[in-house]
Amino acid sequence: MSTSPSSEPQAVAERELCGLVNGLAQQIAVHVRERAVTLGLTSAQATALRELTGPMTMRELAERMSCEPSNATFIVDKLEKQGLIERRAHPTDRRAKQLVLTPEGDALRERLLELLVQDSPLAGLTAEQQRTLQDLLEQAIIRS
Amino acid sequence: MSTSPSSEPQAVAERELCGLVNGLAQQIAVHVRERAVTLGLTSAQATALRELTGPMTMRELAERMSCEPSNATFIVDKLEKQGLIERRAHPTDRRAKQLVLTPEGDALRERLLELLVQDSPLAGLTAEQQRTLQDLLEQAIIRS
DNA sequence: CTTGAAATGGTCAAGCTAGAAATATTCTCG
DNA sequence: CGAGAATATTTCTAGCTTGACCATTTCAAG
Repeated sequence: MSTSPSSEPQAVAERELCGLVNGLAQQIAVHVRERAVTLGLTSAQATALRELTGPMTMRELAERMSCEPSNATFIVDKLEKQGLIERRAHPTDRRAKQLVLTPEGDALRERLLELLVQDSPLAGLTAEQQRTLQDLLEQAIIRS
Repeated sequence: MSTSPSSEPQAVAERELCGLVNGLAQQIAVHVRERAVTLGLTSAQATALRELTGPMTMRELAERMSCEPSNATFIVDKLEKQGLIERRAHPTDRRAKQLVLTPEGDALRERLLELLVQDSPLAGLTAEQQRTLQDLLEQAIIRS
Protein backbone atom coordinates (compact mmCIF):
# COMPACT_ATOMS: atom_id res chain seq x y z
CA MET A 1 0.00 0.00 0.00
CA SER A 2 1.20 3.49 -0.85
CA THR A 3 1.79 6.24 1.67
CA SER A 4 1.56 9.02 -0.89
CA PRO A 5 -1.02 11.57 0.26
CA SER A 6 -2.27 11.98 -3.28
CA SER A 7 -3.63 8.46 -3.38
CA GLU A 8 -5.52 8.57 -0.10
CA PRO A 9 -9.28 8.14 -0.53
CA GLN A 10 -9.95 11.64 0.77
CA ALA A 11 -7.56 13.20 -1.75
CA VAL A 12 -9.02 11.22 -4.62
CA ALA A 13 -12.57 12.22 -3.65
CA GLU A 14 -11.64 15.89 -3.50
CA ARG A 15 -9.99 15.67 -6.90
CA GLU A 16 -13.12 14.16 -8.39
CA LEU A 17 -15.22 16.84 -6.78
CA CYS A 18 -12.99 19.54 -8.27
CA GLY A 19 -13.52 17.92 -11.63
CA LEU A 20 -17.28 18.05 -11.18
CA VAL A 21 -17.23 21.71 -10.21
CA ASN A 22 -15.16 22.51 -13.27
CA GLY A 23 -17.42 20.38 -15.41
CA LEU A 24 -20.55 22.23 -14.34
CA ALA A 25 -18.83 25.60 -14.71
CA GLN A 26 -17.82 24.63 -18.23
CA GLN A 27 -21.35 23.55 -18.99
CA ILE A 28 -22.64 26.91 -17.84
CA ALA A 29 -20.04 28.62 -20.03
CA VAL A 30 -21.15 26.57 -23.03
CA HIS A 31 -24.75 27.49 -22.33
CA VAL A 32 -23.89 31.19 -22.32
CA ARG A 33 -21.79 30.90 -25.47
CA GLU A 34 -24.50 29.07 -27.39
CA ARG A 35 -27.04 31.76 -26.57
CA ALA A 36 -24.50 34.51 -27.25
CA VAL A 37 -23.65 33.45 -30.80
CA THR A 38 -27.35 33.60 -31.60
CA LEU A 39 -27.06 37.35 -31.08
CA GLY A 40 -23.69 37.74 -32.78
CA LEU A 41 -21.85 38.04 -29.49
CA THR A 42 -18.95 36.16 -27.99
CA SER A 43 -19.21 34.62 -24.57
CA ALA A 44 -17.28 37.40 -22.85
CA GLN A 45 -19.26 40.10 -24.59
CA ALA A 46 -22.49 38.49 -23.46
CA THR A 47 -21.28 38.31 -19.89
CA ALA A 48 -20.39 41.99 -19.97
CA LEU A 49 -23.78 42.89 -21.40
CA ARG A 50 -25.52 40.80 -18.75
CA GLU A 51 -23.64 42.50 -15.93
CA LEU A 52 -24.32 46.00 -17.23
CA THR A 53 -27.40 46.49 -15.09
CA GLY A 54 -26.92 50.24 -15.36
CA PRO A 55 -24.25 52.89 -15.86
CA MET A 56 -21.00 51.84 -14.20
CA THR A 57 -17.25 52.32 -14.38
CA MET A 58 -14.74 50.01 -16.04
CA ARG A 59 -13.57 48.77 -12.69
CA GLU A 60 -17.04 47.98 -11.50
CA LEU A 61 -17.75 46.00 -14.64
CA ALA A 62 -14.48 44.09 -14.25
CA GLU A 63 -15.41 43.18 -10.69
CA ARG A 64 -18.84 41.98 -11.76
CA MET A 65 -17.28 39.92 -14.52
CA SER A 66 -14.61 38.57 -12.15
CA CYS A 67 -11.85 39.57 -14.52
CA GLU A 68 -8.93 41.97 -14.69
CA PRO A 69 -9.60 45.61 -15.62
CA SER A 70 -7.36 45.25 -18.65
CA ASN A 71 -9.60 42.49 -19.88
CA ALA A 72 -12.65 44.70 -19.40
CA THR A 73 -10.94 47.28 -21.63
CA PHE A 74 -10.62 44.63 -24.34
CA ILE A 75 -14.25 43.51 -24.10
CA VAL A 76 -15.68 47.02 -23.90
CA ASP A 77 -13.64 47.97 -26.98
CA LYS A 78 -15.50 45.30 -28.94
CA LEU A 79 -18.91 46.27 -27.64
CA GLU A 80 -18.19 49.91 -28.37
CA LYS A 81 -17.21 49.10 -31.96
CA GLN A 82 -20.55 47.33 -32.34
CA GLY A 83 -22.34 50.42 -31.12
CA LEU A 84 -23.81 48.64 -28.12
CA ILE A 85 -22.11 50.67 -25.44
CA GLU A 86 -20.64 54.12 -24.90
CA ARG A 87 -17.73 55.39 -22.83
CA ARG A 88 -18.78 58.68 -21.31
CA ALA A 89 -16.91 60.99 -19.02
CA HIS A 90 -17.73 60.20 -15.42
CA PRO A 91 -19.78 63.05 -13.92
CA THR A 92 -17.65 63.47 -10.78
CA ASP A 93 -14.40 61.54 -11.27
CA ARG A 94 -12.35 62.56 -14.26
CA ARG A 95 -10.20 59.44 -13.97
CA ALA A 96 -13.16 57.18 -14.51
CA LYS A 97 -15.33 56.46 -17.51
CA GLN A 98 -19.02 55.77 -17.27
CA LEU A 99 -20.24 52.89 -19.38
CA VAL A 100 -23.73 53.41 -20.78
CA LEU A 101 -25.71 51.11 -23.04
CA THR A 102 -26.94 52.57 -26.31
CA PRO A 103 -30.60 51.94 -27.21
CA GLU A 104 -29.37 49.09 -29.45
CA GLY A 105 -27.30 47.70 -26.60
CA ASP A 106 -30.19 47.87 -24.20
CA ALA A 107 -32.50 46.08 -26.61
CA LEU A 108 -29.93 43.37 -27.25
CA ARG A 109 -29.40 42.96 -23.52
CA GLU A 110 -33.10 42.32 -23.01
CA ARG A 111 -33.08 39.65 -25.70
CA LEU A 112 -29.97 38.09 -24.18
CA LEU A 113 -31.49 37.89 -20.70
CA GLU A 114 -34.53 36.16 -22.10
CA LEU A 115 -32.37 33.60 -23.90
CA LEU A 116 -30.21 32.94 -20.86
CA VAL A 117 -33.07 31.85 -18.63
CA GLN A 118 -34.15 29.21 -21.13
CA ASP A 119 -32.88 25.67 -20.53
CA SER A 120 -30.62 26.62 -17.66
CA PRO A 121 -27.93 24.02 -16.91
CA LEU A 122 -29.34 23.95 -13.39
CA ALA A 123 -32.80 22.91 -14.49
CA GLY A 124 -32.00 19.33 -13.49
CA LEU A 125 -32.20 20.34 -9.85
CA THR A 126 -35.30 21.16 -7.86
CA ALA A 127 -35.60 24.53 -6.15
CA GLU A 128 -34.86 22.81 -2.86
CA GLN A 129 -31.73 21.18 -4.25
CA GLN A 130 -30.61 24.48 -5.71
CA ARG A 131 -30.87 26.06 -2.26
CA THR A 132 -28.78 23.26 -0.78
CA LEU A 133 -26.21 23.64 -3.54
CA GLN A 134 -26.07 27.38 -2.98
CA ASP A 135 -25.45 26.92 0.74
CA LEU A 136 -22.65 24.43 0.14
CA LEU A 137 -20.96 26.58 -2.46
CA GLU A 138 -21.15 29.66 -0.28
CA GLN A 139 -19.62 27.78 2.61
CA ALA A 140 -16.82 26.39 0.45
CA ILE A 141 -16.01 29.79 -1.02
CA ILE A 142 -16.05 31.65 2.26
CA ARG A 143 -13.75 29.22 4.03
CA SER A 144 -10.95 29.36 1.54
CA MET B 1 -44.16 44.56 -11.48
CA SER B 2 -42.28 43.28 -14.49
CA THR B 3 -43.27 40.32 -16.58
CA SER B 4 -39.81 39.82 -18.02
CA PRO B 5 -38.68 36.23 -17.39
CA SER B 6 -35.19 37.43 -16.54
CA SER B 7 -36.40 39.23 -13.43
CA GLU B 8 -38.46 36.42 -11.95
CA PRO B 9 -37.17 35.21 -8.58
CA GLN B 10 -36.38 31.79 -10.01
CA ALA B 11 -34.29 33.25 -12.81
CA VAL B 12 -32.40 35.55 -10.46
CA ALA B 13 -31.66 32.67 -8.08
CA GLU B 14 -30.31 30.52 -10.89
CA ARG B 15 -28.12 33.35 -12.09
CA GLU B 16 -26.64 33.77 -8.63
CA LEU B 17 -26.06 30.05 -8.41
CA CYS B 18 -24.20 30.10 -11.72
CA GLY B 19 -22.04 32.84 -10.31
CA LEU B 20 -21.22 30.73 -7.26
CA VAL B 21 -20.31 27.71 -9.37
CA ASN B 22 -18.02 29.85 -11.47
CA GLY B 23 -16.57 31.41 -8.36
CA LEU B 24 -15.65 28.10 -6.84
CA ALA B 25 -14.26 26.83 -10.13
CA GLN B 26 -12.11 29.93 -10.36
CA GLN B 27 -10.91 29.40 -6.82
CA ILE B 28 -9.91 25.86 -7.65
CA ALA B 29 -8.08 27.15 -10.73
CA VAL B 30 -6.20 29.67 -8.63
CA HIS B 31 -5.25 26.94 -6.18
CA VAL B 32 -3.83 24.81 -8.98
CA ARG B 33 -1.99 27.73 -10.53
CA GLU B 34 -0.38 28.77 -7.26
CA ARG B 35 0.95 25.26 -6.72
CA ALA B 36 1.98 24.95 -10.37
CA VAL B 37 4.18 28.04 -10.48
CA THR B 38 6.10 26.64 -7.54
CA LEU B 39 7.27 23.91 -9.90
CA GLY B 40 7.79 26.17 -12.91
CA LEU B 41 4.58 25.00 -14.58
CA THR B 42 1.55 26.82 -15.89
CA SER B 43 -1.91 25.88 -14.76
CA ALA B 44 -2.70 23.92 -17.91
CA GLN B 45 0.61 22.09 -17.84
CA ALA B 46 -0.01 21.06 -14.25
CA THR B 47 -3.47 19.78 -15.13
CA ALA B 48 -2.01 17.71 -17.95
CA LEU B 49 0.67 16.29 -15.69
CA ARG B 50 -1.93 15.46 -13.06
CA GLU B 51 -4.12 13.61 -15.54
CA LEU B 52 -1.24 11.60 -16.99
CA THR B 53 -1.82 8.64 -14.71
CA GLY B 54 -0.09 6.43 -17.26
CA PRO B 55 0.67 6.15 -20.96
CA MET B 56 -2.22 7.50 -23.00
CA THR B 57 -3.07 9.07 -26.34
CA MET B 58 -3.52 12.75 -27.08
CA ARG B 59 -7.26 12.30 -27.31
CA GLU B 60 -7.48 10.54 -24.00
CA LEU B 61 -5.52 13.31 -22.33
CA ALA B 62 -7.74 15.94 -23.93
CA GLU B 63 -10.82 14.17 -22.60
CA ARG B 64 -9.37 13.96 -19.11
CA MET B 65 -8.49 17.64 -19.25
CA SER B 66 -11.93 18.51 -20.65
CA CYS B 67 -10.39 20.42 -23.51
CA GLU B 68 -10.09 20.20 -27.29
CA PRO B 69 -7.45 17.94 -28.82
CA SER B 70 -5.85 20.97 -30.48
CA ASN B 71 -5.33 22.44 -27.08
CA ALA B 72 -3.76 19.23 -25.85
CA THR B 73 -1.29 19.49 -28.72
CA PHE B 74 -0.32 22.95 -27.51
CA ILE B 75 0.14 21.86 -23.88
CA VAL B 76 2.02 18.68 -24.69
CA ASP B 77 4.36 20.68 -26.92
CA LYS B 78 5.37 22.72 -23.89
CA LEU B 79 5.82 19.71 -21.64
CA GLU B 80 7.85 17.97 -24.31
CA LYS B 81 10.17 20.96 -24.66
CA GLN B 82 10.75 20.81 -20.92
CA GLY B 83 11.69 17.17 -21.19
CA LEU B 84 8.85 16.05 -18.94
CA ILE B 85 6.99 13.98 -21.48
CA GLU B 86 7.61 12.00 -24.68
CA ARG B 87 5.51 11.39 -27.77
CA ARG B 88 6.05 7.80 -28.81
CA ALA B 89 4.56 5.85 -31.66
CA HIS B 90 1.46 4.04 -30.49
CA PRO B 91 2.16 0.30 -30.41
CA THR B 92 -0.93 -0.74 -32.37
CA ASP B 93 -2.45 2.39 -33.96
CA ARG B 94 -0.14 4.31 -36.25
CA ARG B 95 -2.47 7.30 -36.26
CA ALA B 96 -2.06 7.80 -32.54
CA LYS B 97 0.82 8.91 -30.34
CA GLN B 98 1.46 7.50 -26.93
CA LEU B 99 2.33 10.01 -24.25
CA VAL B 100 4.84 8.77 -21.70
CA LEU B 101 6.32 10.65 -18.78
CA THR B 102 10.10 10.85 -18.63
CA PRO B 103 11.74 10.06 -15.28
CA GLU B 104 11.93 13.84 -14.67
CA GLY B 105 8.27 14.21 -15.57
CA ASP B 106 7.27 11.41 -13.27
CA ALA B 107 9.22 12.87 -10.37
CA LEU B 108 7.70 16.31 -10.94
CA ARG B 109 4.25 14.78 -11.12
CA GLU B 110 4.71 13.19 -7.70
CA ARG B 111 5.73 16.51 -6.22
CA LEU B 112 2.77 18.21 -7.87
CA LEU B 113 0.26 15.72 -6.51
CA GLU B 114 1.59 16.25 -3.01
CA LEU B 115 1.24 20.01 -3.35
CA LEU B 116 -2.27 19.80 -4.75
CA VAL B 117 -3.75 17.96 -1.80
CA GLN B 118 -2.56 20.65 0.60
CA ASP B 119 -5.10 23.31 1.54
CA SER B 120 -7.74 22.16 -0.90
CA PRO B 121 -10.39 24.79 -1.68
CA LEU B 122 -12.94 22.22 -0.53
CA ALA B 123 -11.48 21.92 2.93
CA GLY B 124 -14.24 24.17 4.25
CA LEU B 125 -16.72 21.36 3.78
CA THR B 126 -17.05 18.21 5.84
CA ALA B 127 -16.78 14.82 4.17
CA GLU B 128 -20.55 14.51 4.46
CA GLN B 129 -21.10 17.90 2.81
CA GLN B 130 -18.67 16.98 0.05
CA ARG B 131 -20.70 13.85 -0.67
CA THR B 132 -23.89 15.91 -0.86
CA LEU B 133 -22.20 18.41 -3.14
CA GLN B 134 -20.95 15.63 -5.37
CA ASP B 135 -24.43 14.14 -5.69
CA LEU B 136 -25.96 17.49 -6.60
CA LEU B 137 -23.29 18.30 -9.16
CA GLU B 138 -23.57 14.89 -10.77
CA GLN B 139 -27.31 15.26 -11.05
CA ALA B 140 -27.02 18.75 -12.54
CA ILE B 141 -24.44 17.62 -15.07
CA ILE B 142 -26.27 14.49 -16.14
CA ARG B 143 -29.59 16.23 -16.70
CA SER B 144 -28.31 18.85 -19.07
C1' DC C 1 -0.49 74.77 -1.51
C1' DT C 2 2.35 70.71 -2.47
C1' DT C 3 4.01 66.40 -2.50
C1' DG C 4 3.51 61.59 -2.58
C1' DA C 5 0.45 57.46 -2.16
C1' DA C 6 -3.42 55.34 -4.25
C1' DA C 7 -6.85 54.65 -7.80
C1' DT C 8 -8.51 54.56 -12.74
C1' DG C 9 -8.11 53.09 -17.23
C1' DG C 10 -5.06 51.99 -21.09
C1' DT C 11 -1.10 49.48 -23.73
C1' DC C 12 1.64 45.63 -24.61
C1' DA C 13 3.59 40.93 -24.47
C1' DA C 14 2.78 36.27 -23.49
C1' DG C 15 0.09 32.48 -23.01
C1' DC C 16 -4.48 29.78 -23.12
C1' DT C 17 -8.48 27.98 -25.65
C1' DA C 18 -11.84 26.61 -29.16
C1' DG C 19 -13.07 25.54 -33.80
C1' DA C 20 -12.35 24.67 -38.69
C1' DA C 21 -9.56 22.60 -42.08
C1' DA C 22 -5.79 19.34 -43.52
C1' DT C 23 -3.21 14.90 -43.31
C1' DA C 24 -2.58 10.24 -42.26
C1' DT C 25 -4.46 6.08 -40.76
C1' DT C 26 -7.99 2.70 -39.44
C1' DC C 27 -12.42 0.67 -39.69
C1' DT C 28 -16.68 -0.95 -41.92
C1' DC C 29 -19.58 -2.57 -45.28
C1' DG C 30 -20.56 -4.36 -49.75
C1' DC D 1 -10.27 -6.36 -51.78
C1' DG D 2 -11.86 -1.33 -52.23
C1' DA D 3 -14.55 2.96 -51.29
C1' DG D 4 -16.01 5.80 -48.03
C1' DA D 5 -16.90 6.86 -43.19
C1' DA D 6 -14.66 7.53 -38.93
C1' DT D 7 -10.68 8.58 -36.00
C1' DA D 8 -6.04 10.72 -34.31
C1' DT D 9 -3.32 14.42 -34.55
C1' DT D 10 -1.70 18.75 -36.15
C1' DT D 11 -1.93 23.50 -38.08
C1' DC D 12 -3.98 27.85 -38.42
C1' DT D 13 -6.87 31.61 -37.06
C1' DA D 14 -9.30 34.32 -33.95
C1' DG D 15 -10.55 35.54 -29.55
C1' DC D 16 -9.93 35.48 -24.38
C1' DT D 17 -7.18 36.34 -20.17
C1' DT D 18 -3.61 37.74 -17.27
C1' DG D 19 0.21 40.52 -15.51
C1' DA D 20 3.56 44.13 -15.84
C1' DC D 21 4.00 48.74 -16.78
C1' DC D 22 2.43 53.65 -17.81
C1' DA D 23 -0.20 58.25 -17.79
C1' DT D 24 -3.70 60.77 -15.61
C1' DT D 25 -6.30 62.03 -11.76
C1' DT D 26 -7.72 62.03 -6.93
C1' DC D 27 -6.91 62.24 -2.11
C1' DA D 28 -4.68 63.05 2.21
C1' DA D 29 -0.92 64.49 5.11
C1' DG D 30 2.19 68.02 5.99
